[in-house]
Amino acid sequence: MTDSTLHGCIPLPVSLRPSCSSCAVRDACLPAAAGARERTLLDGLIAYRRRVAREEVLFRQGEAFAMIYAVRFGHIKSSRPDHRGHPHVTAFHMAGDLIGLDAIHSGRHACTAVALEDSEVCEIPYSRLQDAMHESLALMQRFQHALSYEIGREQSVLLQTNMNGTERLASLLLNLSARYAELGYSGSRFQLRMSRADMGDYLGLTIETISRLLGRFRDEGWIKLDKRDIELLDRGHLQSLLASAAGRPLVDQ
Amino acid sequence: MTDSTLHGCIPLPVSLRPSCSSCAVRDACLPAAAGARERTLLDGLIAYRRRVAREEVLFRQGEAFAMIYAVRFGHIKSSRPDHRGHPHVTAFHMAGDLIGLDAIHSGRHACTAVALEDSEVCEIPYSRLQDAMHESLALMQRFQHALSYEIGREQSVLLQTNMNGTERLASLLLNLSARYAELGYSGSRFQLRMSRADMGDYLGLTIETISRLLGRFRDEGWIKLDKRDIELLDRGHLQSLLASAAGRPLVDQ
DNA sequence: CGGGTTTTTGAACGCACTCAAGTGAAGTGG
DNA sequence: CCACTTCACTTGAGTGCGTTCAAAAACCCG
Repeated sequence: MTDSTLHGCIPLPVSLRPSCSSCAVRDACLPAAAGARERTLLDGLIAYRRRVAREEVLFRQGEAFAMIYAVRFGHIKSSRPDHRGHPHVTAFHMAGDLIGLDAIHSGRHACTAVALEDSEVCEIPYSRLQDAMHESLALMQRFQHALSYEIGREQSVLLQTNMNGTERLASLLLNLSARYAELGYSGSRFQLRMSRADMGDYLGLTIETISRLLGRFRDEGWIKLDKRDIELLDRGHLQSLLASAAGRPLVDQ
Repeated sequence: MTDSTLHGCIPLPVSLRPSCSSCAVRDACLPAAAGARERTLLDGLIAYRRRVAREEVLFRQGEAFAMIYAVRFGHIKSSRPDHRGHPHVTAFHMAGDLIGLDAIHSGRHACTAVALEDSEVCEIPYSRLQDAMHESLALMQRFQHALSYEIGREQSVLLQTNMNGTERLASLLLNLSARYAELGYSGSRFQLRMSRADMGDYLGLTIETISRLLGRFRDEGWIKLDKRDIELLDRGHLQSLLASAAGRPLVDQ
């Protein structure tokens, strides 16, 4: 290992610098729907990609914020301790996801980000991103959309407060499924990259409950399960667990 | 009532147009810490203030997004239906708060906003705000901070997933208290502007549980309670309900 | 293999829910 | 002014889901 990769950073000669334009996940990432000008601006921003080994910490809660990270491949979880010091997983990130948006406000990371498997992220210096957004209104819009999207995503997660365990787990599985499908992978067969404990810390359930629920889902024939390999056999039924009365307009709220 | 106020909008002659510079809550709102130039930009943005009567809908889920709203006075709740069609309150907004940030991404409101009491908001046209942010890097930063802050706020609410009812209620009371204090009001004596049902829909508890918990808080001497008037008698104890092990660094997460 | 971790399974408990009834204050109409 | 309605809240009793505590099983990696 050379000095330059000591911290997982991969500096490259200019000709080989990371390029959004040629990135495999560009359509699911910040450059999505961007014009040529915005691509060029972004290409100029990203000097480094960083490898994060399984279990390795990308950044820690409380550290100074300087970079937005964009996942190139792999999976990363964000978590922050709850009132008892027990970790609460706030998100599972995959290819194209932006990490660190919650840190802009305070200048310090509110979460700790850990790789669930060997992964790679792009480092986007926020100060330089700001300059680029000042140049390009379109890029500013794109980024603010991403921020707003994250607000909406967390609101959806908040809705789980009123769900029971069965519904929460179905919600997680369908969410993962939809995101894999969007990335072009199979939405019906995939690997759970996180442990049962991580799922529990995300859903607000204990590891035992997760295990029991997965077992029940298997027994009922809704999923096929082999360790962390999962296949959604009856997506319709999983959706019906969540669908009850949602979607139809409310008389009052 | 004239035509121009039919929908609660108050158009004003230019000389009397709403002005952030002279607004009572400017330091808790978008113009906070802004320079003279940003104030001027903002002043040019806001053409209307809007009165929202108690129970009146400011905007409804699904409606096209055009405005960010800033609360001038009063209280507004945001809610969206959960998977069973039951409303889930995502936020209680008060003076200085920005409403509608979750709608930027999709161009449609994800929540329905209803006034809890007679209130007034500023209408900030998002398209014109974008122009202004293009002009002023400082304003762009300020707005993105607000977006990021909202992400962080929702993450904190997410932590309630692991709390029991007692802790959730203590958390809400202390949160309201802190926000009132920040606005210069009393943090120890205030009115609950929302019904028990709203509190329950926010905390993910039933109305009966809220009632029982408030009763217990009163019996234990932690609060004084008379209908919706509340006084925090033992803030220390309320905080200790949440403090258990939080704050100290984690060995692992 | 062997040691540690992750996952599964079992049994009993407790918190918040549901269902049900009752209280109290505010508003309405004769 | 008082009977009546309505709405918000309170209180009580019983139930169920997810928890805790405990232990076994399966898996992983040296």
